[in-house]
Amino acid sequence: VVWNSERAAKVPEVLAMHRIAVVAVPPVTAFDLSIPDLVFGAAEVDGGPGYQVRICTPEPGPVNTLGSLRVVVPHGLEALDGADTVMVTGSGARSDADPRVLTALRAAAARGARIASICTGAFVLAQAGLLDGRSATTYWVQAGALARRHPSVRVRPDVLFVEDGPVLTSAGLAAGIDLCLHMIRADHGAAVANAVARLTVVSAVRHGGQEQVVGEPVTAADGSSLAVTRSWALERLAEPLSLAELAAHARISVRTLNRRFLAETGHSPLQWLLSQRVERARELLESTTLPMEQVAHRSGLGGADSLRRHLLQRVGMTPRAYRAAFASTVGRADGVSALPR
DNA sequence: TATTCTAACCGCCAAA
DNA sequence: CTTTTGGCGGTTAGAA
Repeated sequence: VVWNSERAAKVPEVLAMHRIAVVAVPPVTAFDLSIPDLVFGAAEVDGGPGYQVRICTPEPGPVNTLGSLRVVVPHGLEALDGADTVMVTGSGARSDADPRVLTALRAAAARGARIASICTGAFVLAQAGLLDGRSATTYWVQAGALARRHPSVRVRPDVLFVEDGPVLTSAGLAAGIDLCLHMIRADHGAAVANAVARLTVVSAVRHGGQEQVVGEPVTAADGSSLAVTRSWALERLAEPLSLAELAAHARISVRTLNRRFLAETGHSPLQWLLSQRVERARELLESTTLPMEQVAHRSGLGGADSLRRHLLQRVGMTPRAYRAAFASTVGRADGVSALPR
């Protein structure tokens, strides 16, 4: 497998591209490298937002891999110069990352670049000191090791990915896809992210708070999970939902509901509900031209007032500004937006 | 933006 | 004895 930059070469220089440097830390899997290349690459089709992905490593050329594929990495660490986003791929939970990589990462972070990791790439970020005092996650099997080796890192083993300021970390390989989609979403809105998800055959955008180990059949069987109740709640987001109603559905007390929600999602019931409602509102803002009052109503946020407050708090934008920034130009008022097939 | 009112949250503790 | 649950009540976040 040869990672080439032919695609990037075709794009006119005038287009201000978002430059992404993917740092391969040997031994690496071809999968780790292909995820950002695939996901961000998909965003370019049909004149979409431009991402220039460059795979790099201290010693360009053939690189030691964990799988059976032979990987040739084209760029050296100079690819990090001026990169807007730097992603580190998984390389096993080694404690002796290449010092050149660490130096380059620190420089990029100091410059204000967005830093991300897939899988065990978090170990490299931790060694560079970029995770100190931050929340982070990694491949769940290695989460304990990360916490032990780097006590100043707040390790969250139960989520798909964590965004802490400019530093984003993701769990296992598949979660890396979710993280890439999340960044596209942050850069260009949910409509674009959804389109990319479709192109890369990822059915839906899972967001960071979702549990890492899905295991619905298992957890549903022993009845010890609120997964059923959560999906039940998602279907009636637009209606008022009280803790008492949720508890009744789960057949437990309100007190236990609170506890279990916190344990399973990392958020209190209302916080979780509000995030879900804000997500719904974002979709509506992007894909429809419904008046704010309607958007708020359909997403379960009482009124335009409430919508404004929560969007501002969680996304940092007012509804109007958000719609102006992210509304799909091909969106239709009936809520069905025309995305690439 | 300020004010009021209510539901949610969470520590504590006893019971299962 | 340990773990989990549910009720009570003070404090606080969110809705109106």
